[in-house]
Amino acid sequence: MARTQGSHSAQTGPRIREAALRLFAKHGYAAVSMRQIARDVGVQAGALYNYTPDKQALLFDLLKGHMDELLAAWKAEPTPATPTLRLEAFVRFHIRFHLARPQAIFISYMELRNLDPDNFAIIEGLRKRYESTLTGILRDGLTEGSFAVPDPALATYALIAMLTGVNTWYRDKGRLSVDEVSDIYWDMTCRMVAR
Amino acid sequence: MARTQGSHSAQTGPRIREAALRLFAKHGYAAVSMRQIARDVGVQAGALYNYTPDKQALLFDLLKGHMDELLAAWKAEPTPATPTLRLEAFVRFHIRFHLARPQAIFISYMELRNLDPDNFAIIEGLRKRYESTLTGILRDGLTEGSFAVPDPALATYALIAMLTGVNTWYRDKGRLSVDEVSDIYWDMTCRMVAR
DNA sequence: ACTTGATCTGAACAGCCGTTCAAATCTATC
DNA sequence: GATAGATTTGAACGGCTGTTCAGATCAAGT
Repeated sequence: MARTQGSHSAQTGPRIREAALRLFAKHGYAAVSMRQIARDVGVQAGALYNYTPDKQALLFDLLKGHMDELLAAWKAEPTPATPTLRLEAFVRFHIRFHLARPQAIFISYMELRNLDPDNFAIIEGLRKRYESTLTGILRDGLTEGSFAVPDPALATYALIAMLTGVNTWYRDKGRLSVDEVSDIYWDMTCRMVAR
Repeated sequence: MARTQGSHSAQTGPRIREAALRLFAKHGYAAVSMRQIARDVGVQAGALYNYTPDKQALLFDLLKGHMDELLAAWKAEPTPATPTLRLEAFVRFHIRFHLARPQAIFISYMELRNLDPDNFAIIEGLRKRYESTLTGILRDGLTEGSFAVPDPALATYALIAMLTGVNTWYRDKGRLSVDEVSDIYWDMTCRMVAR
């Protein structure tokens, strides 16, 4: 037996990434075997190596792709005129973007330690880049006089943790919609940083 | 060869738990083998089974022990008179307790999915019990008129995530002491919930 | 000094791990 | 219809996995 009917790299490649994302998110990188991923795709384990040099690259590509998408999506957002409006845009964007990709976010936070040092440094750099945009907004509002946070760096950590935390409890069929959650979190954010 | 000189269960038992805690925190439950833990303790893998029925129980005991300790420590704290003072006590307690046990906290958040369903339910119940004490404080302050949170349940999630997030960036030799961090986080908390 | 029970070793078990590769079979092009 | 290149299989590699257990050696009680 060998090449199978209807086999195309344009189909198998994405399906492998989807299966890896789903399985890594559910069981964790270390707990998932290449054979499990292959079984999920409906292929033998050896076939995976036409699409990734090794398991590590599979994880890295998922995380790198997610971070690139995050930064690009934020860059594509309009930039409101005032720091307060920019902060509101960030809060709503962060919640919306993260709730739309629960698996990728889960992996991005849980599997960092399974990255090789070089790969870790790259992902960490991208994350810092994203977080620094929030710090910039806070600093702008501080110098402009509309915010009164005691420490912009810590406020960044606090806000990112608070906003990302939504992913741990939000359920699609819950009592609140994404917009309602965003309203409440923007309210809390506003009170936290406002003068 | 067999029993070794100076071998005592009162020593080996704790050393196994310490090694497991350290290694699970560093590499993840699934990525750590029983032989690695044994090597760290200076013993053969078979000896571990005098102290734990299996690897799963080792993880569960660490998480269960941690949650018991957390709940007991909070119970031992004095209960101030007003909701505002109780909230301040909670914020400072949470940061202090968590920063003192980074590895246990790390495991408690990262390895939940590696628990058997039964074990998961137990840990999850204890966590809910802890979080509900915060919700209670928020509700008290709400009915008493000193707080003005839009939603106590969401405020609980937001605050817990924000406070626990300190563990991801805090470094012992950093620019801020635990008390200084607590001051700033209490300030942000206060502004977030105050009327 | 002798016995009893606690403690550990070292080997073994069956099974899974990531990865490689020649051979087989497909699709696409001419 | 022949040919070339893309794609997958299936077997194999050495090594690691959690767990069990008989036998060896220790510490402690008498």
